[in-house]
Amino acid sequence: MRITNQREIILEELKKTKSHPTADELFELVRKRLPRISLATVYRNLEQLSDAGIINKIEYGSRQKRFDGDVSPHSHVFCIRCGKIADIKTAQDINLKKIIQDTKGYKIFGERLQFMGLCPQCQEEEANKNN
Amino acid sequence: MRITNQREIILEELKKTKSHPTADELFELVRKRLPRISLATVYRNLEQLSDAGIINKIEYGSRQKRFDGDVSPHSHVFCIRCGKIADIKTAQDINLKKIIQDTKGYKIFGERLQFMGLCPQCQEEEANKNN
DNA sequence: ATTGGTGCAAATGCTTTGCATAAAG
DNA sequence: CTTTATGCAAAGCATTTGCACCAAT
Repeated sequence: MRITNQREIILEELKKTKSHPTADELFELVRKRLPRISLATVYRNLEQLSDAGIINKIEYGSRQKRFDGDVSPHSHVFCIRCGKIADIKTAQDINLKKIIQDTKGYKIFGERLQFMGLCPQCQEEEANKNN
Repeated sequence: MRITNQREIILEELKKTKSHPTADELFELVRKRLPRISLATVYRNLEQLSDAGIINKIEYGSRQKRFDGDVSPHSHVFCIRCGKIADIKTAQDINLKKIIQDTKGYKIFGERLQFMGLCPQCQEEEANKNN
């Protein structure tokens, strides 16, 4: 994998934010520094970087994928109202693979724990709505 | 929600299978019984039925969504090679919400635990490949 | 009779690809 | 100098939508 200017800046901008951006949100950030970059380049790099384990691809119920520059083990909450994602710290001493009773013959490599909820802003807006 | 012929048969076929079909796979199944049904009807019904909690929408790293007629609490394994999904039984006595250390102000409603692995067939094919 | 559902085709929106050119090693 | 990456535009593909017609209550 070559170190290109585009790749470095995409990675830098993703590592810098905690917002779990979509490809096009990241494109807009990167574009401020590299005005001639194309969205396809952002897509291609996000794909390669996540294949290489340098970043993480987050997928859940929305149409768009989101990306996370933080590859340390952690979980996510998804706001069921606005789609925003936050990091969730969980007790580290739990081994989720151990709670499996029957793997159905699958060889398990990894797990993913996702929570669904309402973010603070949406809680407020929901409360206001019911007045 | 009206009880139409299409809706009944879509639900029946989904409850009948354990294959976690995509919308178009289910469309093919239903089409055998209702040759004039349209794919849009299948999509609309899957959406409504899962909104109503009668079925479950499964989303993970693939482009297509999958659907599950089994709404009892259980987790899934995804084959990272062929995309097949299987049900996973986990120890029932675990409360995943309890392992959260910081919710970042989110009000948590639910959780989802997904495992990634290799299905039996793909394990075999991978073994053969490395000979 | 009214409302919600259906089929069809067209539209949408995110993502991927082909291709000629440019940059990296 | 060989290979990999880029930019652009076009294509792809799952899903959604507008609309006229139909069926359920």
